[in-house]
Amino acid sequence: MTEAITVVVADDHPVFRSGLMDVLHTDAAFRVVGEAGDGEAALALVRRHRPRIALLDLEMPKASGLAVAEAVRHEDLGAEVVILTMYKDAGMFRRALDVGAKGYVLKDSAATDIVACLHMVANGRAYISPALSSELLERRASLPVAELASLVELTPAERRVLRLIAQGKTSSEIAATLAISVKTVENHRSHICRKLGLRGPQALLRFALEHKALLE
Amino acid sequence: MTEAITVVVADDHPVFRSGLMDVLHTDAAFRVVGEAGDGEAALALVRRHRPRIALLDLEMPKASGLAVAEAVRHEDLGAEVVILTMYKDAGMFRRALDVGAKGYVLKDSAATDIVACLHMVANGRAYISPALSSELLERRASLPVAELASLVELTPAERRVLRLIAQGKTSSEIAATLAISVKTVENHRSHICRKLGLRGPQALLRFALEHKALLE
DNA sequence: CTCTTTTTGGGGGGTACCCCCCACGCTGCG
DNA sequence: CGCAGCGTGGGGGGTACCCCCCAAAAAGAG
Repeated sequence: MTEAITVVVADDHPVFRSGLMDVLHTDAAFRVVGEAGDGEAALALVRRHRPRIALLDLEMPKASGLAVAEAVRHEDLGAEVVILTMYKDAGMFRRALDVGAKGYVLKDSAATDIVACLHMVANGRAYISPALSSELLERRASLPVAELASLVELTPAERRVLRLIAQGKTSSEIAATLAISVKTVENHRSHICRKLGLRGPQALLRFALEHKALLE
Repeated sequence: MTEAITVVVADDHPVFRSGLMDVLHTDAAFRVVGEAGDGEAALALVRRHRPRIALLDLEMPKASGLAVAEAVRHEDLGAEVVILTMYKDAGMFRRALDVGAKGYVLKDSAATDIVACLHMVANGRAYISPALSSELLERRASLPVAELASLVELTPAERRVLRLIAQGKTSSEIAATLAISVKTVENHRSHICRKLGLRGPQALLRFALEHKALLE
């Protein structure tokens, strides 16, 4: 073993916290350098001890795990954040990602999962409870139903053009690729904009890039 | 229980396959409607039985799990694909996502994990072995080191402008937001393009959208 | 205090995109 | 057959963006 992975643990439920400590003590790679029962105390411990990992309950008195995570990131404290929670709520999960959490583990996970998570995060990787992985997947391809409905209204030629737009091609490049006139391509663009309700410059390109995955 | 979740199982290793069958038989929700030892046989079974789920080994004779997944998708057979593999190879994983696999499970997962995966996929959600979740995360924020290096060379004002571009604002909107001249914004755009080595129309917008996550 | 970088502002030209109009040929449908 | 929808063309105008040039005030680095 090279060096102990220092951890600060924060959870407002003492029983759960001691269970967490037990789990961490079964693996000699970890060294718990601080224990807290609320968010503010947790942040103070991270500031003082600069651990490699902050293992934070999502719901805590005084400051939530997310708030602590945000402070850790903002103050550049160098700790990777792992959020521990009871809820597989998609919104919370997204917010955790947005504040830079590298791990998001459900409390009903097996002890070995938590250990695995901490090891992965310590190695600079991420770990997400699999129950939430579909959230991640949906980020890359989903779009509101309304938009999807209007997407199917596009004619084949229009969809062809849209796909090339998503590939970053200009109108003249598209014209060359499809062996048609630039003017025709521009007409298709206009029609697509109208059908999709897009207005303003670059709106089409933005739409195409955001929904690239749906255009095969 | 409403209705059995029909499954086709394919794995070229008979011992592993029978272990898989055992696992599925412990849960009454599943009904295995076909068993195959290679990719072509698996695809034939899917065509004939139209199962809810196709549980496919990644590496099989005649046709890989990915090839079968592609066919299932292309022929619109309606089955959700779960890929089973020994390797946590990032490239394979990405390709699995690209062909529309909804589950990607490591073979060393616990039996309960596999069952959980199938249940989630049957419910229209996705399930990814947590060891690979970091792959997903990195998709949304990572970028080549070269680009990251040049990103830090941007001045504060330039970064400010770039962030607003990523939000889809036009130059004049940015000018209004920052209370500066449109011409100044355009100058910043030019400088950003130069520093990032971007050429051609809309190149900046494309870059900004793709790396939105890095701009805070 | 110089010298550099940054930020601010502008001129002018070229291209691409958005938006409106129009037309012709083709296909399919009632 | 007429008529709608689609694909293909074009005209013209307005705006936005990209790219080159320049300049001056402000801020930092030496």
